[in-house]
Amino acid sequence: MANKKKYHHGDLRDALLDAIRQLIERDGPDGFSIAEACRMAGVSTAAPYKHFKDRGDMLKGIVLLGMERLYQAMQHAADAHPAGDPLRIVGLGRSYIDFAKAEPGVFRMMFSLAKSGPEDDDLRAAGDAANTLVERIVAEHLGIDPDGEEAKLRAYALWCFVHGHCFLMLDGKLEPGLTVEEEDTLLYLVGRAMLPPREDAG
Amino acid sequence: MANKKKYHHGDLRDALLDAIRQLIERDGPDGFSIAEACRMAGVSTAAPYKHFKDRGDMLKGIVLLGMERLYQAMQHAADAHPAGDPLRIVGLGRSYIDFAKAEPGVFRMMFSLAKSGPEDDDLRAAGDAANTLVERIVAEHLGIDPDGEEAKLRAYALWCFVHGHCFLMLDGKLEPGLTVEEEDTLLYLVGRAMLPPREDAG
DNA sequence: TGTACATCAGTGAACGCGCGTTCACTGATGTAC
DNA sequence: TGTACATCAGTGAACGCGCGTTCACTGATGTAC
Repeated sequence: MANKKKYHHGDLRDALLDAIRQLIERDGPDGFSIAEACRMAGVSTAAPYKHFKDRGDMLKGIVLLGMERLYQAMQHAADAHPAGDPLRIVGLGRSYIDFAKAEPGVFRMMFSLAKSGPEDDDLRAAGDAANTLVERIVAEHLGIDPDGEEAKLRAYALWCFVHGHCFLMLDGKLEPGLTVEEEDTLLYLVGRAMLPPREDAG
Repeated sequence: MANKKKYHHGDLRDALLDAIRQLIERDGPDGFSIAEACRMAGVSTAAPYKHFKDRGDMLKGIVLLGMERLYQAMQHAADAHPAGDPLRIVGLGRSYIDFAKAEPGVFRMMFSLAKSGPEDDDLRAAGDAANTLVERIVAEHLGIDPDGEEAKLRAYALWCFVHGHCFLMLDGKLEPGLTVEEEDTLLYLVGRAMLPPREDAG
């Protein structure tokens, strides 16, 4: 990484994505411009078009990388505990929430971008991967078929809860907010309620 | 409502808010302009500034009206069943979800606008009203103190769930989506799990 | 090893665009006498 | 009831702005011979 100015940047694509990501976190998913990202990366505003089709293509790149980071975090969290341990579920939620806290701008964009545009396959696939991971862990926890309706339903209910908490948190509802300890209590409580240990609570 | 062109509009403030609302639903919370709303309302682009301080002030108007509609819907839904009926809880969630479906653009804006700006009191108050309503109904259902930690926690958990489902739904996650019947089943199931009838399920 | 050349990642100037907001103004309305 | 006048909701033209994107170009790199 020499500091001297080179004509060829060498890694402009990644540098641009990184600059855009920083701006999204600073100015919000709709408050930034790629022009400013170019300034940050030290290139002309025309340079990005050698690496991306257009602005939407850049945003897609941002979102895909974000989804990948989130997926890795979730997988790591689950792997940190042995199969059958209820902490796998808690860890899954914890990693999701932590990601939302660490990268609120990208997190928002991951979900608001998906709706626009005509059903991009890459984005869809990345989203499905995380979804499938949750279903698998939930099914394993309950000892049921990961492809059955029951697993999908319970996994979705949990996902809704964690996802909702993330957005309410980022949007500043429920002041003054929860501490990490309170969050964990909530996660554990909800997990226990939604995933009864093998038999439905009557 | 004469069709002839009058110099004084008579109800421009409301007409503008209505035009903006329509555009938000058509183009999304960040894809519209007040210039276009002026065209819709048939006035010059300078006219809004006789009724609003600036663009942000107009958006605040949109969000406040939206919050009021949502609050009314929730209250109606709860009132539709006698005190103690579990359907009051389900109705609360149902009305929230229905609002998100009916006005996805405004619904999004209600939550994304809150974070920006320096803690507007009106918005905060409107949000608190809905929150308090949920806490009251949940506490009543459980027969506990509506101001206690327990009520707040359970109400928040339920809110997270419903809120998360709304956003995942609007963002097109979990294709092909749930039918209204499946949603009600989910609501009932989650409600039963999270709000045990008087005694913790062990 | 040296040279000719194709490739391609960069430049920088320019474009058209629509935006939010301001300005001096105009015309309708309501009220005091 | 008629008139003078203050009020104020509208006009329409203009502003500066920053944006995304395109264009012909330039200079560095890698490869064939």
